[in-house]
Amino acid sequence: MEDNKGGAARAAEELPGGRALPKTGKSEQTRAVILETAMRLFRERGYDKTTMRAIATEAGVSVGNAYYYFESKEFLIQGFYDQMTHDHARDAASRMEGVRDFAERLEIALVSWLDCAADYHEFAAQFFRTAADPDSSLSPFSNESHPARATAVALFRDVLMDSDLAPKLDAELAELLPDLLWLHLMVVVLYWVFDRSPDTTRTREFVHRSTPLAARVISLSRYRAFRPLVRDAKGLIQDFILPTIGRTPLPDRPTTTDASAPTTRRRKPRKPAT
Amino acid sequence: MEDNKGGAARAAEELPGGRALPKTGKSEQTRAVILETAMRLFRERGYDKTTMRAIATEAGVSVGNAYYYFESKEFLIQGFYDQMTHDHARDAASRMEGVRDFAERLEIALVSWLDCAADYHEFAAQFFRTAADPDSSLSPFSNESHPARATAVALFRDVLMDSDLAPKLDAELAELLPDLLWLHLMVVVLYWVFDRSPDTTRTREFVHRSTPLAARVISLSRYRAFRPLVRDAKGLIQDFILPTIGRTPLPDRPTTTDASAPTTRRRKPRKPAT
DNA sequence: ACCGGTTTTTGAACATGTTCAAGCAGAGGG
DNA sequence: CCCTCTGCTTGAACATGTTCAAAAACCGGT
Repeated sequence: MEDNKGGAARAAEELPGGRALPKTGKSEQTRAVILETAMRLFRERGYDKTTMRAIATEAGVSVGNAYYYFESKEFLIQGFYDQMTHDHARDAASRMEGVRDFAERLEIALVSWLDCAADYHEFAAQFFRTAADPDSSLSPFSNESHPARATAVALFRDVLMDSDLAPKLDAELAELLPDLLWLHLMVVVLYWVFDRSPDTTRTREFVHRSTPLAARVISLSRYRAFRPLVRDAKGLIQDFILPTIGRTPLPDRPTTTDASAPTTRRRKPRKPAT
Repeated sequence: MEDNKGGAARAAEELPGGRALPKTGKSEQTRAVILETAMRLFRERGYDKTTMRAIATEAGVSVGNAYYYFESKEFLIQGFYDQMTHDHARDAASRMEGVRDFAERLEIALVSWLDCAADYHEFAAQFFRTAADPDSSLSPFSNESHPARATAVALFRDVLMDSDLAPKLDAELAELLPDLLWLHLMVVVLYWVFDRSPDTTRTREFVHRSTPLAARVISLSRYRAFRPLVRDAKGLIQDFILPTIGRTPLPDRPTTTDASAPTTRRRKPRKPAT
């Protein structure tokens, strides 16, 4: 009986699979009420100031009940993340419609994220903090691939594939790029989290400056002079970045034949006694 | 009397300035005992498993006393960070002696960090998590520049300046690079934190692969074909990365004359009701 | 309508980070 | 020797995330 197949028990572990299950049961409703209440309070008072007791009370349930649906307070963040990713994908797609220029499309996608996240700027810091914990399954880097991450990467595939740049790229690069663009977003998010300028204007400028540069790098990568560099960079990304991100099942032996031993050998240094 | 000028009260806020104040008072000793005990327990049991009560008991003081010296549990991490940075700088410098090749020097510096941090792999995840909080003064990105960060950047300046690459670079680039190399370390740290391979072998391989690439990029940046790209990248870094990192006092108006308005204008999207 | 099982809900109990009013110790002065 | 002041120390009390045994609600079958 430990695998409780039905219902929403251990919901936090089940749901990543599908936020969808409509399930006539009113249980889903309770879950929804708790999540919505939590998100409202997070937005109103911030993460730390919102106690589980307050969430429960406001949602009209007991504190234990909240824990029945969400493994921990952090798992409530998951709900936020999923929803925002979804909203972002929708919004960005609609804004990009008709635009062809790659740099522009990329900027639109990134700015769209900033707009979607604007209300949660303070709260998001907390989210980011959580994401930085490798033990937390919330981490976008964790191998158990988030469906949310897949959604985001898919968006960036569209950014690329419906742009004027797509036909000019070789297939291999086109394969890597969506994940790299997603990484670009992660960098922007990092920047944004630390951005204290009013209305995060600075992050917006950062995006405005960095997207044309990214576009240029990608464009140039086709030229002869850059070949060897691009080849090595690709290798690095394929062997070390994507697997970590959960894209591929982590090859124990990198695809390159010669993974020569590091030049520097282990040697534990010990700090000198004070 | 609120500014208690002397002593170590509010020590956590005083000390970042100077770990030094020897202060005959035995109070310094109490502080040291608490910090050492905490670090030992962190190493032995991990951060979360180590309770403040345990630290206090093992250190032979009361729990309240620990709070007299350290504003919170997180501030104990500061102690760890400072010490490790110092050890790293020392160890890396000694290992690099005589080596001239830039890529090699860089790899040595990074591997040295991995060795210094090895004992704290699990614990460091927690540290990283803390560092990801922009409100925490522990964050290496916070504007109130950590002395520890300065130490680390200085190390990378040495990595560069004593290498065979130094004479070939223009002054402007040489100015930026130490910070960028430090960022490289940050990326490695990020990788390392998430690395679950035994003995973090994977991170070591990652370093081994990424350092020659970094060296190559820097080398190539001198060539004609790359000029415009390098120029823009420099601008981006100077205007947006370094100020955020606390290197320069954050110019409200970027140095470029034309900071044209973002192409995409604010437009708050609202998620469709379920 | 009743029964056995399963899902949902409850609230008290627990663990742990943090605070604070009160106690203690040593230094200086009388 | 006693008084006082100041920096140090204490431990009980508090706030809040989390657990858990038990109660309640629900459901399908008879």
